[in-house]
Amino acid sequence: MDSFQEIKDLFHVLGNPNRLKLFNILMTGVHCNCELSDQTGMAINLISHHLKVLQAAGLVKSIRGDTDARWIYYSVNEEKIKSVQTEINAFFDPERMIDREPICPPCKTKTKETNNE
Amino acid sequence: MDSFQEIKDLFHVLGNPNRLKLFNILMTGVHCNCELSDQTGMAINLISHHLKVLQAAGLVKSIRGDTDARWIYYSVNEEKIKSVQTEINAFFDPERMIDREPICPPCKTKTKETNNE
DNA sequence: CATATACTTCAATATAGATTGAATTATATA
DNA sequence: TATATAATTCAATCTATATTGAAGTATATG
Repeated sequence: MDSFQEIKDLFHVLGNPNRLKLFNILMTGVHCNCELSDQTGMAINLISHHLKVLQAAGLVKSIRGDTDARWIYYSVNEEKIKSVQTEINAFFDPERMIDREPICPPCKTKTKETNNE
Repeated sequence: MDSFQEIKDLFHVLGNPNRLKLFNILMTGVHCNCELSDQTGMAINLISHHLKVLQAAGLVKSIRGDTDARWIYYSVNEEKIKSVQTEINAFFDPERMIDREPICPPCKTKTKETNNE
C-alpha cells in the first residue's frame, strides 16, 4: 500500500472524535473495556464497534484476560505507532514544499485557444 | 485550546479524503485553483468549499494574484504545519505509555457490592 | 458600461457511517 | 447443566456533512 493511502486511512480512522478519544486513552497504556466505558461515558457496544475499527486499521490490539477470559484488555500496537510516526512526519515534512509558480494563466489560455479555433 | 482539541480538529479536517488530497497537493507548493481542479477532478465549487474548511483550520492560506486578482493562489500555512508536527509527535509519543494493570476486576466488584447491600 | 472570467455562496439532496436497542456468542461459576 | 457476566454482532435509525447545480460576487477587459 502506498504511503498516501496509509495516511488517508489513518486520518479517516482517527477522524472520528469518539475513536480518537478511545485511542488517546489507549496511548497511555493497557485498558479494559469497563475502564474505557467509565472514562468516556460511551455505550459498551459502541466502544466495541470503534475498537474493532481501530483494530482493523492495525492501531490497536486486544488480549483476553488470563485470570478470567471474559475480560478483554486493549492496547495500542506499538510497532504500528512507530511506523505511523514515521509516515506522518514524512507527510508534514516542510521539505516537500517546492518553490514553484502556479501555472494558472497558461492552462486557461490553452483552454481558450482550443475553444476559439 | 488544549492540545487534544487541536489534534481532534486536525484529524477531523484531514479525515475527509478529498480535503486530504487537496492538502497533500498544497504540501508540495503553491497551487492555483485550476491546478487543483485538474489534478483532482473535483468540481471547482467543491474545491472552494474544502479549501475554506482547511483555511478555517489554519492549515491553508490564500492570496490573490498580483497580475490578475481574479486568480487565487493557495498554499499551506508553514507555521501551522510546524506546530502540527510537534503536537502530533507528542500525541503518538510511545513515552506516553505507562506499564499499568487494568483495574477491571475491582471496578466490577465494587458495582456488585453496591448492588448487593 | 457591458460582458467575460474566476471564484464563492446558497439551498437542496445524497450518503457514509455513528449511534441505539435487541439478540447473540463466549466464558465463568453455582 | 443452568445462570450470570463480558463483550460482540445485527438491524434499524439518525445525523453530520459531502456533494451538486444554480445564483451571486469580485475583478478584469473590450
